[in-house]
Parts: sequence; C-alpha cells; structure tokens
Amino acid sequence: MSAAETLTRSLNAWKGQTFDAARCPVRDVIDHLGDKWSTLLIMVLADGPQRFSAIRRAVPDISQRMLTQTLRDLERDGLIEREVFPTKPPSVEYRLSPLGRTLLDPLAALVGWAEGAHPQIVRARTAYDQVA
Amino acid sequence: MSAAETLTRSLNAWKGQTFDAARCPVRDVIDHLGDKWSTLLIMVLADGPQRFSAIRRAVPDISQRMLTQTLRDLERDGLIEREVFPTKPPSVEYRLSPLGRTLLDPLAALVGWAEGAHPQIVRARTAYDQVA
DNA sequence: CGGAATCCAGCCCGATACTG
DNA sequence: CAGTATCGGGCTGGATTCCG
Repeated sequence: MSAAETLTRSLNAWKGQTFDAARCPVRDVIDHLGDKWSTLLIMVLADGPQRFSAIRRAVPDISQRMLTQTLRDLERDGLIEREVFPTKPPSVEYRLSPLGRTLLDPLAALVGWAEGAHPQIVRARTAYDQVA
Repeated sequence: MSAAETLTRSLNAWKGQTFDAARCPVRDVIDHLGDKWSTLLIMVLADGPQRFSAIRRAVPDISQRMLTQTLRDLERDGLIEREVFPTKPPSVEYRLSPLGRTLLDPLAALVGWAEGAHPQIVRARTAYDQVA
C-alpha cells in the first residue's frame, strides 16, 4: 500500500462516526508531539539516558518549567522513564522506554525529510513573500 | 546508521554554534507541521486534489478561518499548490506539490506508529493518573 | 540538583459577520 | 463558493521566586 493510501485509509476510518477527536491517533498522539519541545527532547534522549541538567544543557533555550512539564507529559504517555537516585544532592535520570524507542524510526524519517526539504521550504517562503 | 544515531547527529550539528532556532530544520519545519491542522490537511490532500469545501467537509471541526490560514501557510512553504478556476461562483482547488508529496512517506510512517502506539499510550496515561 | 508555585504576555484559534 | 475582517477567550510557554 502506498503512503497516500495509508494516510487516506487512516482518515476514512473516522468518516461517518460521531466525531471524537480524542480517539483519533493523529490528533491525540501526533498533535501532542507537535508541541514546542517534545520531539527535541526525544532526540536528546535517543543518544542514551540523560540527567535533568544534561538535557537542559543540550537544549539551551528551554526554560526549567517547560523542561519539567514536557518530560512529565512524555512520561505520562509512557514514552520515557524517570529514575530518581537518592544521592545528595539528588540526581534524576530520564531514558526512553521501549515504547519510546519504537518512535525513533519514524521520527528519524521525518527529521531526515525536514533536513532535506528545509532549503526548498526556505526558498518557497522567500518566493511567496516576494509576490505578496 | 541507526535511527538513534541519525537523530543524535542531527542534534549535534547545532552544538557550539551561536544558536539560531530558525536555521534548525527540526524547529523551523517540524514544529510548524505540529500546529493543530497541518498534518490533517496534508492527509486529506494525499487522496488527490480537493476543493476548499470538500476539504472542509473532510475535517468537520475546522473553522473557515483556520482552514484558509493553514492552507496559506502550507502553500507558503511550498508543500501545496492552489489553483483558482474563474467560474461563477469561483472554485479553488488545492493539491500537494511535488515537494509536498515527498512528505507522504515519512508522514505515513509516523501516522502508522501513532495508530499502533495509541492503545499503549492510552493505557500508560490511565496508569499514570491512577498513581497521581 | 531538580523541581514546584505563581504571575503574566503573547498568540493560537474559534465565533461571528461581511464580501466579490 | 471561497474567502476577509474583527473581536475575544484560553492555553502555551517564559520569567521569577522559593523549596527539599
């Protein structure tokens, strides 16, 4: 089955039903990954388990608040695991869960596409704004 | 190269540089796709060219304003093309551009993952909320 | 070190009304 | 039919402060 057919079929699965966005994976899962930091944090953790402050250094422009919150959301979705080491001062390690690791393949495909398409997209924007 | 290596390498490409989010594809492209409607509209257009009102019927809960705006943004990025037929009343057709079609494969992979992982994610959330 | 709590700005997005 | 214009609420996310 082609990619287009896969996507069309995924859409049509929701035709006619009393519409419930919460039960549609595209909305319930992908939209959630689409927030400002989720994909970036998963990419950081793809390299291996990381401590809170190490993640923070890897993503310099994230605020402490959003780092905590995004990690919590990913943990709640079962994509990452959190382990506390009762040292003094405490240290906390985050790692991808088995489910989270299954996301790496499709995510790498998307990131690869984004890198390849980025120059064309930048050019398209310039051309569009030229006219308008 | 493994998916994890691909992602890590993509991240490390930005280490040390004076950080400029606009030049990072993950932020400039993927975050943009992460808005509420973009992926959904691309999925609709994967089936073939569609008129404005047909797209609207396919995504019942989008407002006219957001449909117009999201289509404009996708057109600006060069992912879709817009053609006006000067009939009376006018009709406008939208279709994926060649560049837009190259997104279908990675997008289908991600949507496929989301469908497969959705049940596990729902269960993870329930378990998490149980404890908290 | 890794948070939690609070406050607040911006903008995303929806609802509504009007147009060529 | 396919928009545009305007208004306004709510949520995302940043800055700051405090805590174990």
